[in-house]
Amino acid sequence: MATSPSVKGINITALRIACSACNLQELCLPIGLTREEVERLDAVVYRRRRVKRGEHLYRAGEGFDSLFAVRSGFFKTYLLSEDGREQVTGFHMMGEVMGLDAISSDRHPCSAVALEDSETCEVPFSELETLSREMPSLQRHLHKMMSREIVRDQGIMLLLGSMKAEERLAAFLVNLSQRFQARGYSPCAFNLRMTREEIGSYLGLKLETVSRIFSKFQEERLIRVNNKAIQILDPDGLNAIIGPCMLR
Amino acid sequence: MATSPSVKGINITALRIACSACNLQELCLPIGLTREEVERLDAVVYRRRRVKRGEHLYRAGEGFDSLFAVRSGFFKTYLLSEDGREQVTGFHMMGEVMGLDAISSDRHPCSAVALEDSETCEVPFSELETLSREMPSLQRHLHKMMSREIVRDQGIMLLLGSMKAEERLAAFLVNLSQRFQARGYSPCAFNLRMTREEIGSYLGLKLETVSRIFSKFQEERLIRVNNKAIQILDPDGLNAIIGPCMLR
DNA sequence: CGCTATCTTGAGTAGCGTCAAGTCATGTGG
DNA sequence: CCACATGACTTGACGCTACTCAAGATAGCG
Repeated sequence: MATSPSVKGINITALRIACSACNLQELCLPIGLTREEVERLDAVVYRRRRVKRGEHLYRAGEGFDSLFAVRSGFFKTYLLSEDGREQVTGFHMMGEVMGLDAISSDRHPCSAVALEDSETCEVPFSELETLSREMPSLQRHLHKMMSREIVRDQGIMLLLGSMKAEERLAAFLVNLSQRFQARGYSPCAFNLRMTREEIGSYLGLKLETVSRIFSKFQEERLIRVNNKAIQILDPDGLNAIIGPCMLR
Repeated sequence: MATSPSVKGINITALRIACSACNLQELCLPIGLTREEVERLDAVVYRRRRVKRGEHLYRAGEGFDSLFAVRSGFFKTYLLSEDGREQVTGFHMMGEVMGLDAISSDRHPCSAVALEDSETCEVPFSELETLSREMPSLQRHLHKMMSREIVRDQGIMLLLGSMKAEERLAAFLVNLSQRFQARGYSPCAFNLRMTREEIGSYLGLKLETVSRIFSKFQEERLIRVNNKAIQILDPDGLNAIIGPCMLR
């Protein structure tokens, strides 16, 4: 394995997607690195991994070696309780990094499953740590990524702990909209990759409640819903709903 | 300031509590470091800061320079929304580190206030980063701390998103009990430092609900409640309540 | 084309929130 | 040291939001 450039006849080098050639540079690990630094990062980004819709990238309990950056596609991460309750802890799109929660115990506490055919870059964590010792800008960026994850989770605590169902769903739609926009897609027309049940799990609601509120938002001309296709008709209206619960 | 060893006649060196002499070594930053490494860490731990009950350690929006380790006392961190809703994001006791969420934006997203007279160690973050570049074990420990914070927050997402009021409160009591035990205190008799309202905010409940469930637990002989004094009479009973919602 | 998963909508309900009244602890100033 | 003010807590009655259960519609997939 160490010396072979190919596995099962596939050229590993070709499967590697160089960070320096990747169109996610502004979103993913290389943010803020010089060109030379990105090239050094290239050397540790392990390989591309394809994950088909419905397949797991990793499962809760498995050992942790690598972070995964989403190159394309869409993932959810979730926790499973003893009695089968599922709590979706996040939806992850291209440029976002998964697996930071596994560092603390060297095991994945949650499972990650692809909601559509997806590709990831595997980043062996110990090599990332080694590299970040030599590259302060990479070290800084890694710390910011982890901290941003903490902030994101605290935002969801705020949402789950103190917002009403309609506020939660409006916040969810606005967040998705912003993330699509940041990736060059339309902020006001997109397809949901997750089911109503998965949205509900993420937001602490039942799927029927999600469905009802989508219908209500549609009646109020805030959005148009057609199954998974969402159009945001009145962004200001949605923002007005979440206005009071925004952070000061 | 740079050269003076004293401020207002107080010897700064004396105010510094050496990590190497601190009785929190097993809980705080120095976990897993060699003796020599702990001594190097000593050199960056800035100074002790006393925070009286009700005083803020930092406020949301303030610039971020340092992490704070709780040496003694008890803190809560909280977010404030536009319309004044408060979401408590955590309770922090000795040995725990606060401020990791501020790294991402160089500002504190939440406020931290002492719930009793407390002391902290201030750790300038940029110096910690520098040191962790030279000490892989410190680097690793910092990463684990941040990751543990992510896991903790995800656990609260599970609690807020999929647990009933009684399960939440049982989980809260068991968690507190374990943390007191880990610090050498009795796991089955302790004083709450926070109000019912703060507990409610943390758990996504109203203070009346918290009060009612405390009373119900008392009727069921699971606990004894006397204002802030809590006795856990039946730990197994409490664990049975949260059993179904534990992670697999 | 039919099967299955997903979604929508309705009716009834339970759990938790709201409002209100009263008790109890804490601390402050006379 | 006591009187009083204030904040914290408890408990009850009632209401509303979101959950449960159920039936039917629709879409996606083999």
